[in-house]
Amino acid sequence: MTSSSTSPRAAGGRLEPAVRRALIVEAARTVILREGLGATRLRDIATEAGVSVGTVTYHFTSVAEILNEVVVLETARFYSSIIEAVDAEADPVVGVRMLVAPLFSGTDATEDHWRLWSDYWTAVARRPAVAAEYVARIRVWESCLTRTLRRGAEQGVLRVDDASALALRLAAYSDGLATQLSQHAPGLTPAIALEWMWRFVDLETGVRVDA
Amino acid sequence: MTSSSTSPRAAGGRLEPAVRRALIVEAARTVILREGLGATRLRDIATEAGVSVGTVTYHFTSVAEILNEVVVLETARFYSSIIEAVDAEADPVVGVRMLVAPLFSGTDATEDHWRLWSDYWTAVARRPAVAAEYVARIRVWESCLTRTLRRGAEQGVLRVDDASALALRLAAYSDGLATQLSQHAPGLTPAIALEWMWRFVDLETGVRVDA
Amino acid sequence: MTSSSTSPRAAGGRLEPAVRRALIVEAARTVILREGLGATRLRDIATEAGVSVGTVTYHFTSVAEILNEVVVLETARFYSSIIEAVDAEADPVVGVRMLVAPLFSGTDATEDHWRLWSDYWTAVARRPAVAAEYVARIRVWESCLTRTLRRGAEQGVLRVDDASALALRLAAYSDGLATQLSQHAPGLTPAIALEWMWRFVDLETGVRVDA
Amino acid sequence: MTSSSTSPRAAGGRLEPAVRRALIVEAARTVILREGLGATRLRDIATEAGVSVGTVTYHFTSVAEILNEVVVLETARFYSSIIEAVDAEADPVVGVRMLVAPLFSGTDATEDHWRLWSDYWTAVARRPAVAAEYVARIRVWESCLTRTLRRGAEQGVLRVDDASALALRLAAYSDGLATQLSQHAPGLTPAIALEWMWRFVDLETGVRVDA
DNA sequence: TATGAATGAGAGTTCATTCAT
DNA sequence: AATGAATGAACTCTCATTCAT
Repeated sequence: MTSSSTSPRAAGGRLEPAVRRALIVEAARTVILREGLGATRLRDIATEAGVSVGTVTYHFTSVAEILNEVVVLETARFYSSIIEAVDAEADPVVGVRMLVAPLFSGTDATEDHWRLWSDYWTAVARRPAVAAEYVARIRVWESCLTRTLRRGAEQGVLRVDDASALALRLAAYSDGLATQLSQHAPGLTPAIALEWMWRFVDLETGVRVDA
Repeated sequence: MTSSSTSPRAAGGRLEPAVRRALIVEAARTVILREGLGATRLRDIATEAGVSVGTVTYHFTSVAEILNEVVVLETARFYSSIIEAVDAEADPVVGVRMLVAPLFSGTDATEDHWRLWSDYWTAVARRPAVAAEYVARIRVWESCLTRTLRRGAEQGVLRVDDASALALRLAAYSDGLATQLSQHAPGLTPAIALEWMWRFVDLETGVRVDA
Repeated sequence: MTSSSTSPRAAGGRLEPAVRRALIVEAARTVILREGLGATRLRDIATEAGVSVGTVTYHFTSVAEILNEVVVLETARFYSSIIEAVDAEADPVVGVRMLVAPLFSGTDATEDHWRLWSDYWTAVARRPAVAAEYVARIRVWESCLTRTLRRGAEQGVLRVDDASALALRLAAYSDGLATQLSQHAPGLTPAIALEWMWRFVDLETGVRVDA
Repeated sequence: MTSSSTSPRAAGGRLEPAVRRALIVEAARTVILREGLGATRLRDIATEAGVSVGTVTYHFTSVAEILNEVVVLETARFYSSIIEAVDAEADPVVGVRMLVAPLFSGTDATEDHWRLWSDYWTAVARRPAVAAEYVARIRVWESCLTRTLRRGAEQGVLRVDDASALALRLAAYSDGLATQLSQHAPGLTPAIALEWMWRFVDLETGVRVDA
């Protein structure tokens, strides 16, 4: 189901803290995807990382710290290269296409991403203070979309009234479609979801983006 | 809604099982809204219901059973009267309006509803088997919307190609907007979310529904 | 060495909370005497009480709560009857004798008492706030001695300038002697310690109390 | 006393074992005074000493060994110069004065000393074997007092029946007063405690020592 | 039908100690 | 001599579940 390894790696040796931390965060990601964020145990993370419980607590203050790192890493990994490329892209229409397409690629990586996202948001919904810290980092996709839409409006290639509002609508719609996908809504596939996204953009901006 | 007490009630006496179950489910709902589904403890439910822990486990096999009942009840209560009214409504356009408007009424009841929904779906996302049992009951809103859209298409008042697909899109969009609302996305209010829903329906069906 | 039982008691049945709490506190006292207050573990208390760990935590919020109860109980048990009798005693000289004599009776019960006392004070020395709560209950012996000395001064049978200061000096001296006893200072026995106490009282008040 | 740093020092280099051990013991003393003996962690000692955990365990077999060294050092430092001076003092009355006065000087150094002493004795009270090893070194004050009292008796300037017994009584009394001081007994200050010590010596020996 | 004392597995966290570098 | 990553046993506390009353 997931692209990540599901068996513990033997990692007995002594490593640089930064390296060990990264391995543990990676292991935690695997466990979260397998068990869910709420059912992710310190001991499972340690086993998955191929180290002892003590090693995990040696490198991290608490389990919560690990989980947060997972989400931050996930966000960076999933969006960073996309956003960089989009900001370097001259054509705003192509930029929108580059931002939306990866959300419903149908790959395991995409599915994993949405599952993590969903878990995390529900978890932090109860703790607004914690959430605030990460919203900024996580809203990067939306911000980039806003910039791109605004450029499209300036260049006259996209019919956009309020770029940030439209970006928010698109974020909401993609969130909702991803949720329905994770629920295996009848008749819905990633390809269809993506098609619907294009249709939404089309109706809103008057431009067929997926062409 | 006013029947839902938010303080523990003294309910010492001997009651009909059905009545006692209902009281416990009601108490559980209150606790879930206060603590979150993941932090809802059996003991808290018992205290909230004004009964002993033993009484709760006497009437329910497990905590999971109670939580499921809460969602089923929630769905029934939130949608039943609406759906009944919509199915009795001659005008499909009015029907659509009646279905969509309550989702973003801005009342506490609506907020509570979305919170429960959000919590629940994330929880069951890991247990497709459990989810399946309840999807049917929970998809009632979407089913009613499908019926209404189909009637609208038949009567020629709504431009609808695939009613169930459109209903699913609307469900996804409303889900996504509700999620953004719960995250306090900047610039988003229930009123704006509702306006965006109308815009979506308008763009999709060619009919201004909120007029 | 100690008068208390050193083997766990089988106490499987269901008991009134008050009774169970008392049994657990009693068990905790035994463990403290055996292991020391700083080395008293929840599991040891449970084992000693013949119940499960869960039963202990069901009846007590924390281990600290149990330890505090032990000291409060100890103080009450050790001093209550003495103090009651002293306050009812007409002759202040006899009263002083009744207060001092039990401190160095040489019995296991006395030895246990001083060991608990010593452990507890060192433990709370780091937490003045916690200590304050119990000082009042623990100063009962000193208060009674102050009253008795004052009566002796009023009746002209004891030469006492400042009753509370003298009571404090006697408390300090008895504390110090008890500490030396617990350290098995060479040439010191409970009988000698008691004799020295009488000598101290004699020198301070001009009255031979032990006659 | 000013040589005792209270902040961690950077001591990265390679040192003679004896020097490094001394630095670590010094650091441990600081931690014990700050946290209490029962809450003194190896890691804190290492941090305070400005070295790694491994360095501490390289130089010491166990944490217990460090703690013992702290007490031995403390005793030596606190009493050595005093005892040397007293043994060189011709007048036994002055000698007694020199021995007793520093116990209740009211300085931080004195307070620290009593705190360490109190912590340590409670800790070793459970391990008579461990205690025995150190009793000899720690009884140095008492031994010196015994010698001095005996000299006083021989010279006819002090009325002393059994010098070692009186020394023990004075040790006990000073212990008890120090304990009461650490408990902030109402109406007790170092000055008053010292006055009471003089009074005790006066009553026992018939000589006003503090004049 | 209702109770609540009792249970014990399992959670996160602490920490002295080990040992390869 | 010095390091510090790694260890794992042991700690307290949580909590759904059981069952005699």
